[in-house]
This record gives sequence, structure tokens and C-alpha cells, in this order.
Amino acid sequence: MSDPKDNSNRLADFLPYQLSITSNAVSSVIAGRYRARFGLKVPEWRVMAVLGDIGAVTQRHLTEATLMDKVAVNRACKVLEERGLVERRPNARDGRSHLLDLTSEGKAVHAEVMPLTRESESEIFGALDPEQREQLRALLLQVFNHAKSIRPASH
Amino acid sequence: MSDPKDNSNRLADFLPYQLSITSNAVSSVIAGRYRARFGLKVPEWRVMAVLGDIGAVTQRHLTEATLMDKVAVNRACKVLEERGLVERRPNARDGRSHLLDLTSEGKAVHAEVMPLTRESESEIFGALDPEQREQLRALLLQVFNHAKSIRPASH
DNA sequence: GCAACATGGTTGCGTGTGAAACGAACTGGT
DNA sequence: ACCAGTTCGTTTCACACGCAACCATGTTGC
Repeated sequence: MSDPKDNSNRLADFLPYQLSITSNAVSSVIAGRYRARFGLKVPEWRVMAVLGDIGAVTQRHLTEATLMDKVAVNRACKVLEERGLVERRPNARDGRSHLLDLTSEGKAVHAEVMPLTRESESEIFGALDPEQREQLRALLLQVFNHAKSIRPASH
Repeated sequence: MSDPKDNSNRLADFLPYQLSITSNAVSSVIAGRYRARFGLKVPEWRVMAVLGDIGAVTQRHLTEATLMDKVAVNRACKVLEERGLVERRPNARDGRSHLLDLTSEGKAVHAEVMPLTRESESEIFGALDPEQREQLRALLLQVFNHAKSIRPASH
């Protein structure tokens, strides 16, 4: 009995693998688009999304909101500042940090970029009906929370 | 009316973002484990998984099976060969390529690593019942196929 | 059988990423 | 007021990734 394949050691059947390749495929499509039109990379786009949503915050807050490394946040902010999309103001409450916010030009870009991304999102996930999208969202959230609760590794 | 947040421009509500952070969380847990125990990185693990499954193939075939860049495959193979887990034999049918296969030591590692990974997979996706796992699998596949059919970017 | 093209594999290079080390600024206890 | 410990931000470094250019071999057409 037992075809060895039945145990499904096939790479293509591993959920982490499926998750990874799907995430990559989706990211590359979307990232390619706002990169092409606005010259924004993923970390920069994420920072702009948060700033456009909740306004003036510190880098510390941005790392929490985007789940990115603090170095990545710092670099993204620097680029955005140099491009005049973001401005730093001194933080009265803490001399170490600054408050970052979109400039008026940044707001203009934000107002263009977000609909574009939302459009791409709709296009890509157009393969799913609204109910399926919500299912996917819920499943991902559950897996994410559970994975986060597991100790990283026994290194 | 209309709280600006209602339009859901919040980063945390973007499906591509949710997909990305979930994939990262899952990958880092699993990768951390077989890295800790066997010193294998993701590309190396993938190559071993395929070789253990379908045996002697060329690098060309591995790139198709793993969806990785051919450079990534080449490097993974080189490392595995140096560690004595994989051997190259000349390909009688094509002098440019070689046939790669697990050595007996490679098979031994494979026999240890796959159950470990499968265990980790069960642990992480234990947040979902079997039906939900299949749902997730199906949804990911649908999204993946659809994303792949979209032209990368208009650059 | 040779020229043009295609394909598998390798190397090199520019880019992105995160861990660790560091300086500056804040906090709390004495 | 001072010292120890902590936190925010920045710089540095080492490494992983992937594209493009590059050989060597195969294939096709004349």
C-alpha cells in the first residue's frame, strides 16, 4: 500500500510555501505599480499610508504600526523627507525623537497613491467574491496571531 | 457624516499587507527551526524537499518546482553539495546540466527535517480546523493563479 | 557542417534587510 | 544634582536576493 506521495511531502502542498509564493506574487504586482508611478518602495508606501491615516507620529510609533524594523522605518522616512513628502518637526515632549507628518505635497501623493493601491487590490483579489475576501482576511488574522504567539525559535 | 477611517485606508486593512505580515510571521517561525537544528536556509530546504520527493533532476527542473530564481537554486545546490547532502552526476542527455540527487546522508537529513517541518506546520496552523486549512489553501491558490496572470507592472 | 539562435548554468554587481553597536536624551532612585 | 539603566534614533556591517551579463553546450536552418 501507500504511495509515498500520499503523505504529501510535496513542496507545493506545504501551507507555508503556498503562503509565501502567494504573498510574493501579490506584493510584486502591487509594489511594481506604485514604484512605476511614484517611485515609492514598499516601506515608503507603508509609512505614507500610516501618516496619511493617523498623522504626526514618531518613528517609534511607525515601527509599531507597520511592523517593520526600526532601521527600515528610519530609511523610509529619510527618503520621504528628502523628496519633500514628509517633514520632521521637533517633539516637545521628547528631545530624542521627532514628529513626522506629510507635507502638502505628501498629502497630494497620498491622495493619488491610495486609490491606485486599492484599485490594484481589487483587481488582484477580484478572483474572490466579497465573502471569500473576508474569509481570507479572517483566516490570515487567526494564523498571524497564533504564529506571533509562538516563540520564534529554539536557537 | 463619514468618518475618514470608514473608507478603510488603514494599512492594517489592506489584504496585501495582511498577507505579507502573515507570511513573514509563519516563515520566520518555521525557517528559524530548521535553521537552528540543521543549518538549512529556506532555499536549501526547498531544494531538499523537491529532491526527496522526485529524485534526480536538473537545476532547471528545480527552479520550476520551487518557483525560485535560478541563481537561488544554484547557490542552494552548491551549499548542499559542499555539505555532502547532495551530489551532482553528469547528465548523459545534456552536457550543460547535471543531475542532482540526495546522498545517503542527505536522505537521512531529509527524513528528519520533513517531519519536523510538518510538525511546525501543524502547530502554526493548529489555530485552524482542517476545513479552514483547506479553505485557506484554496483561497491562496486562487489568488496566486490570478496574480500570476496579471502583467507584472506597467513600467 | 557552419552560422545563428536558444538554453542551462555560473559569476558579478547593485540593492534591500536586519542585527548589533553607538550616541543622545529621558527616567528613576538615592 | 548625580548615577545607572532605558529608550529613540542613527550608523555600520554582514548577508540574502535577484537581475543582467556571461560562457559553454545544444539546436535549428540553410
